[in-house]
Amino acid sequence: MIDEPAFEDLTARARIRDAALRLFAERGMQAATIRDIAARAGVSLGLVRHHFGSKEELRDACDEYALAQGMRIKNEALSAGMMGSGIPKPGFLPEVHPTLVLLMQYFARSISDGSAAAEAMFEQFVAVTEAWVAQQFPGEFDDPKAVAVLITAMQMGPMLLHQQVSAALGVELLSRAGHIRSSKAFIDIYAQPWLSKDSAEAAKAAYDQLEKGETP
Amino acid sequence: MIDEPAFEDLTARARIRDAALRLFAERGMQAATIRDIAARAGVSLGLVRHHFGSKEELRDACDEYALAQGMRIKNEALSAGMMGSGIPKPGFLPEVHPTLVLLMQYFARSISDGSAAAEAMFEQFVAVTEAWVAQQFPGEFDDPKAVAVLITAMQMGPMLLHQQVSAALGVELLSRAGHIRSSKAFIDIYAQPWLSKDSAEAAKAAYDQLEKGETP
DNA sequence: GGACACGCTATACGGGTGTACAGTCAGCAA
DNA sequence: TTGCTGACTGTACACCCGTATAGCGTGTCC
Repeated sequence: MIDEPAFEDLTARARIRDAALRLFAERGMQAATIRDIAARAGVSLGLVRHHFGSKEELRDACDEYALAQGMRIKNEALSAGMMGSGIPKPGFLPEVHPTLVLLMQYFARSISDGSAAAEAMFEQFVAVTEAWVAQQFPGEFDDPKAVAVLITAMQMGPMLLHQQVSAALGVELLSRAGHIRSSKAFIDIYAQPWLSKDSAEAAKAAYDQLEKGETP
Repeated sequence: MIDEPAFEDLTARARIRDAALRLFAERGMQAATIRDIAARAGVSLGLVRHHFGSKEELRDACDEYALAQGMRIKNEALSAGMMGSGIPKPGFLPEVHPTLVLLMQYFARSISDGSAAAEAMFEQFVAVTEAWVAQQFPGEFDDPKAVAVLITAMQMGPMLLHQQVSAALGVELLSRAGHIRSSKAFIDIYAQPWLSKDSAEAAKAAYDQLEKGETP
């Protein structure tokens, strides 16, 4: 986890990287200045350059670290059975809370900037979902790739909108209370078929016709 | 729509506002400079300040305009029956495509910056979804507010991840082909109950127990 | 003990940014 | 004509940013 060992115990290089990750996530790649990063890390301006060369290289280091941390948490979640039934295992999320919030904020920034790291992270998440869909619902869908991509994007929605969702619910989404409340709602959402088989067939037929025809 | 009437026919003030909206969406609030905005609008640097006072006030004007445009499109979608059955009406999205992509990019930027406009837009979307849930599934959920908030966030996921989704699918999401392909997948997703009633009951019971007990 | 490597600091420089302001020009009322 | 208003321009300024570089202190190897 990022915030252990204690901040003061980290090497200066690690402190700079962590401070950069936090400031990039909070303010964006452009607005976060090297001077602020150095100040938060408790080092001089020159040391940042000494260790990372340039702001761009510092950003690359943060990307790499965030990607590795994200994949580590995802794997822990998988081995903890978090996604076995399609819903989080009770109690898992609150444990990783601080790191996860930070990574999601950083990830949301990267998405706005269209970084390669964001795209790589998304594609790896899609691969996991695709394998899960193929195993859980084999032969069920005409276009399993598109289903996996869209499910992944939909699952990320509440995370990316973490701030707005928390405000609308009146409770911090990744706190214990928020986690329980949202998980219960997720169960209801996942258990509910939102479209009847008849409606689905009719809608699909309409799109088939649209696909053959001209631009409306 | 933003790109009609023709760009050249707009007043200088409107041209500046449109150019700012585009550059803010493309590069972010910080990276987009007043000089670039003035250049794209075809006016001098001073005129931007003359009309809007400061960069912050220009940003506020863009927020207000984007919010109004987003609500206008949403209302058109509603009146066009786009959300009547929970799925987009064939042919609607491609029509509003250019404006919608622009607004979504701008909105994604605003979300990263945690602007008041982004929060307002999200809350208004939640209100619409909440009314729809109450009408379509009355008394179905224990926590309809949370269900509405999370559904709204999930529906926004693919839009916010528009760039990554398009890359993963190999087709521009809001093009005609991408719209048809994703809509078909959405139909499958919405028609599929992802959790059996039994599993849902078991999971809910687990969370109820977690709620009563101590921190795990 | 001398030389070297490395972590680290302090200071300076060029460039780009938001802001401020004086001034030009067209349209219009008296 | 005269005077005034408002859209619009060009330039100057103070500031902050990323980058560059010279130098300091400390441990370590031969």
